[in-house]
Amino acid sequence: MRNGIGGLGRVPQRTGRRPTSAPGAPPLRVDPAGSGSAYAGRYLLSCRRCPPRPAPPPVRSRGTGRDRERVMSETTDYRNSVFLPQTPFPMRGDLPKREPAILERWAASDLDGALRAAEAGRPRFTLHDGPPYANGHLHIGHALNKILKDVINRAHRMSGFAVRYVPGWDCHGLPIEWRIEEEYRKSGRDKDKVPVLQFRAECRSYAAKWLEVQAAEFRRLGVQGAWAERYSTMDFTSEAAIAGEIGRFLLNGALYRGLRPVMWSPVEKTALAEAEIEYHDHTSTTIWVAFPVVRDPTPGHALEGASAVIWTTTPWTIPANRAIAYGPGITYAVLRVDEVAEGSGVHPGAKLLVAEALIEPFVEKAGIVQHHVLYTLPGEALEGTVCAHPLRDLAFETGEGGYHHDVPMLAGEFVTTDAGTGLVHMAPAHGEDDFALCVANGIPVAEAVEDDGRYAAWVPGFGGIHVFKAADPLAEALGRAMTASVEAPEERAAAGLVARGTLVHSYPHSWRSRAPVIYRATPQWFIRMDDADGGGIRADALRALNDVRFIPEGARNRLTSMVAGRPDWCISRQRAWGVPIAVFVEKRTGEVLRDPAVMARVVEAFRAEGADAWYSSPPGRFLGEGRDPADYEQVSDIVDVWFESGSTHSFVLDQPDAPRPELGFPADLYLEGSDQHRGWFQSSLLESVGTRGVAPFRALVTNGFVLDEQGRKMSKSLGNVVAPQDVNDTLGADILRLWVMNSDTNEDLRIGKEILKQQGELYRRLRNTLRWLLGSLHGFDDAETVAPSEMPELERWVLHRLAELDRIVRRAVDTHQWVGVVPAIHHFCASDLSAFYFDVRKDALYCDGPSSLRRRAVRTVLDRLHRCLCAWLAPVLVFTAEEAWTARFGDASSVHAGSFPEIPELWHDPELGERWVRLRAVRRLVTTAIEGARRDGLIGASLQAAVTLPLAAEEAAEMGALDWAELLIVSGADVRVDPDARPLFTPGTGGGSADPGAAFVHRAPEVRVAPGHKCARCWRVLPEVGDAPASLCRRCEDVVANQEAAAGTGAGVDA
RNA sequence: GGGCUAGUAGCUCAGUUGGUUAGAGCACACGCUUGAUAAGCGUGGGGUCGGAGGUUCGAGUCCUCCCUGGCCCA
Repeated sequence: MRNGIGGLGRVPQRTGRRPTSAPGAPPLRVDPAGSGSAYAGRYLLSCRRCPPRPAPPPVRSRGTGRDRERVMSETTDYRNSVFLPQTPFPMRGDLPKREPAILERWAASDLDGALRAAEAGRPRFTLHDGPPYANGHLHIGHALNKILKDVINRAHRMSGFAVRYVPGWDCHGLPIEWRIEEEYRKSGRDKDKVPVLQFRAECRSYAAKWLEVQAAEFRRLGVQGAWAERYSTMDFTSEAAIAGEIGRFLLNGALYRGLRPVMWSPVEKTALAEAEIEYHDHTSTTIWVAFPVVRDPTPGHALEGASAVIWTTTPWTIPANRAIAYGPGITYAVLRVDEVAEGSGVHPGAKLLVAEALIEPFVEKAGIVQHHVLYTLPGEALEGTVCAHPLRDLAFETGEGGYHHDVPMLAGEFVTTDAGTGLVHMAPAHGEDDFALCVANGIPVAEAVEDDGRYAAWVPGFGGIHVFKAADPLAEALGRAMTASVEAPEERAAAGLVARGTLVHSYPHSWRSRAPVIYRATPQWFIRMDDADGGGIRADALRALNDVRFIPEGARNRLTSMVAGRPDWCISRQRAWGVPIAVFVEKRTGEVLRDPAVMARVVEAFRAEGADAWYSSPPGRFLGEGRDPADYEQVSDIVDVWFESGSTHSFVLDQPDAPRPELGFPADLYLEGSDQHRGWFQSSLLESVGTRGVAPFRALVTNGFVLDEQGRKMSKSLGNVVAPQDVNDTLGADILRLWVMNSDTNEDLRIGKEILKQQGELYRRLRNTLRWLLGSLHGFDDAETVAPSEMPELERWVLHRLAELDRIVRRAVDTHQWVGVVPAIHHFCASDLSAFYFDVRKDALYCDGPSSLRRRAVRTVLDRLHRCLCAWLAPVLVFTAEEAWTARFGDASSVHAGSFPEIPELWHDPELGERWVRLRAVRRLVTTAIEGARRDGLIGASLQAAVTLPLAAEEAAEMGALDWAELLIVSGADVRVDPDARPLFTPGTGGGSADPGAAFVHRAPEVRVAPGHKCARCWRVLPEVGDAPASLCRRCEDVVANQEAAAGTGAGVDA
């Protein structure tokens, strides 16, 4: 700062000392002459301390020149008589450093223990944690999910509930097994030679490692929970409970073993659940194959010498073909080939049966240039037709022939004319429709493919060949068959390969190996969805869902339709790392042993030793006395991990077998990503309904998926992955938490650099609001408090806004619907407080005397604001809210140990709220006018202005009596009532069409330079201020005089 | 290919039962302030409401079709 004409003797004081007059100087005093209005300008104010000086020239320029600097240097003497904000709460969060320190403090003070102790006797709220998979670092989706859970948990605790959140992990399963096997491959070990118990032990320690890593990462995010009591599916007690749950299904009859086609991964050599499948584009060889008709039931012999043509994208299923399906409602045609293009697989004269609607695309693919239709016939007419397998009696190099079985044509409702030929080849071992149709018609299911994806040795011509490498040999064989049939047309109609192509289509792959999977019929364990009498798990589950709350409600339809349409639950896996399906099958009868005593022994052993006991103990230990282990097959399959996680309620929540009174069953809430409709939501529902008849949750919250800033999926190859750890280390966990709560978590949400930067800006506003509150509350004492009835209307409006926000927060707690809550709080801070209330009240707060009723009312409101904002933000900004709380109440306190404030009903005043909406709209007119004056160079700071505010009569009646100078932060304001003027708002019309157009032309406010001189302390320009430099207004005169007096008596007022 | 769901300013989100000129915050531009100062205040620009039809006096809102994401299913 330049040392202007004020001279060396007037160096601004920056030491924090109060300015005091020279010893012996008389105190400032207001000349008591005159009476009446303080603003009548009739007071003569004099500052005896300051020698008279020429008045500074009126401020008329844009105000950036030396004049102002000189004025400043002359007036800063009063800076320390002003009550400026004072706080150690820093402007910048420095969160990456500060957050870990706060976590340490919470740990050191055992905050969690204190919270638990305080919850005795409260109603409990149970959010049951869906277990993430203990494999790898957390990704952003985990962070989103856990943060949302944490906010909901903390908000319930602060609403008076006892909240015990027990986090859990999913530890068994293929992905971990896969990682261990990968390590084996790297080190050249043969997995099959490693004893199963050793393998399981390695999986266990791998899962344990990642469980710890993830737990630490969750804690870093500020997620509060009973971490020491976390559950995992591989705990011995969990393994025992899971085996016990299987036992319940065994004993209640829903568990059965059956042969069915299931998704099978030849790479992992296991069946896969739907949830373990993902779809990728895959190029398949497609073939059109002619099956010669050997029995023609049609009265007109329409099919004599004809061949049914099928189309398939899985040529490898041809050896397993046992039937052909037709659509009974589809019209078919027998066409005769007259001319073919070069290279076509068919020959002139061939008679081919295809759906009429598909003739055109078919002849094009088959290279048929000329043809004519001999017959058309409805699908029903095909009933009873029998074909031969196209490879019948074909000689193979290996010598054997085969395929003598008949291939009947069967009616199938699933057949369409979308693609292909309208005839579908049926391999009952390799498709669900195929299986169902063939079994219904008494056709046996042959298992032609081994677990590694190769044909069984008995398959003629193809034994040992991998199905994904079978297209060429098959096409070759079918081509030879076609040639043979052409050469001997009297023996057989066209048989074999008609055409070949490729197709890129979406195809199921294993989610782990990313390798394509196949349908394969193997013996598997299932949980029956429907009883013969129409009841069963499905019906019970659908009924149970009626009583579940869905947030968002749209998820109800999704889960319901999935449950309604799903097949029986295949729970068996041919793997090692999991809980065994610990049952026995009697060899003699093939019947599964249903004996509660055996089950109890299994559960007991697992509880003590873990599920390893199944592998390490002789079967006699479980079978008990009186049974010969040689009579029983001990099942070696393990259970699907979805069954395990679906059982978590049985060993985590309060159950008769394992009472946990702190946690409720059913849980109040399950909260997971939208993919869990087919995963955990569903498996938990079916498991619980199947064993207990009720849903394990009262409400379901779903969150969307996290996409990048362009709305694309995150993937390493795109390089658009945002890791929560990076956000923690660069911006802070509170920023990530703020991102979650500023997003619409019901839908998919986006994250990226720019979005996080924006969250940083939003955070800064919240933080600075708290900082200013803290600074302005410096030295606040409860004795200052003013009752709302004593407060100015502006303060009562703020209290009303608090009451409104309180309702928003409480509704969110009740409904679990948090979208929009934090934006509302932010808007309150930015718009209502910072841009309006704080700005208006700086004058009273900084310049009024400590005993001023107005200033006390302001500070009372600031106190409420601080308490409310800290509490409401605490579930979200767990670190920052704590920092803003302890900055005022000390490190021994914690905002998290408190509750949401009780807002008196009296604060809520909707009428007042609406009135201030109108009032602020009028205020906006004035700020716009002031901005015009500023651009014209008339004024700089708004305090240099005085305004005249023209109001319509009804406006004047409503708001004319307010202190507009104060609200507008100008030095003078008078209201002029224009009887004919239009108001800004037409009350009652609510923006309707009653008064279009002209209603919005409101007379403009007038802005002029405020008359008078600038008060050296509060900077208002008032006629009452003397023209001497550093003159004060009457209010400031008083305040400074009181300060002087207090200083004189030793009871100084600390600014 | 089927089902569900979404698309409003550069970004995050509001937009009642269809109803005057579609809003807010952030970002951006310009200005003010220098007593919230790596802060605060004001003003402003920016939208064919994914596209095309239709119903209606009137459509971001209702209907049909299409496009693009996402999830689920095949």
